Amino acid sequence: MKPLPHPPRDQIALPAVLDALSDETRLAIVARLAGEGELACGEFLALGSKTNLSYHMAKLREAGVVRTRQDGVFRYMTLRWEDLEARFPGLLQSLLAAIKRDTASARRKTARK
Amino acid sequence: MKPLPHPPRDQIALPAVLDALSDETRLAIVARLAGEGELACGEFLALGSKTNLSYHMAKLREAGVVRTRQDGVFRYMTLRWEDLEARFPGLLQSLLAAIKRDTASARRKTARK
DNA sequence: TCTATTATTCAAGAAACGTTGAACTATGTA
DNA sequence: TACATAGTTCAACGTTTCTTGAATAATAGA
Repeated sequence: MKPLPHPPRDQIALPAVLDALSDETRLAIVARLAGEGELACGEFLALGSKTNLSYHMAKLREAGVVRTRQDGVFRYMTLRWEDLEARFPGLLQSLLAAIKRDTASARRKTARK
Repeated sequence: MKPLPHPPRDQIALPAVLDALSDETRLAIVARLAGEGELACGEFLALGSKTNLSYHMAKLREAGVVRTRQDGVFRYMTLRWEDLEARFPGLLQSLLAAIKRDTASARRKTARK
């Protein structure tokens, strides 16, 4: 397929990263990637349609949050841990901790209903 | 003037906070508040028109990033450090460090031109 | 009361965002 | 070749965001 542009490490911009992460769907994607490592787009179909996921993946990729690797028909996504850590030390870790807390408390709320 | 609603600590949501911080203007406001403490809206006129700042301040306030206190004709903004720290430990600190780095490297670039 | 200052609200427009279905590309397999 | 699979691209749509100027509110001081 096509090249799939990724920004180099030094061009990863904070507002773009925060914008990419200011969406529930994309936060969920990032959380799963953090927990399970490399995953193909198809693994996320519970979060939206194929088309819609493609859109969100592109946002994450263009912001520099995620790297896409092609293998046959599949496209595997990984978190750009080292690049993000080099650029914004500690940020990803506190973000992931916050996501876990938030989704955990969200689960408690829905369970109570 | 009017009440100026602030979300209580436990209703500060991560996506809303990240969305509030995904804008250059608002990042600049937060960075100055972190460095200088309490500031009135008028202190930020270099970042935009009065009307426009009012909009950005409302975004920050409604996301729970900032608290507004009225004193006479002025409205003083402060970062909600403790609330944000309680909700998302470490997040604000790494964000502020990232902002400083980014604006510093941006200054180096513009200086070089 | 009149006036200046500080900031918000409102209406309007341009731009960006998120979602969709149809069409398309690229790969693997029979 | 032909077919199935995994994702992307495109055009369209409705919604939201950002920005602006005019009008408004609230406070302070003469």
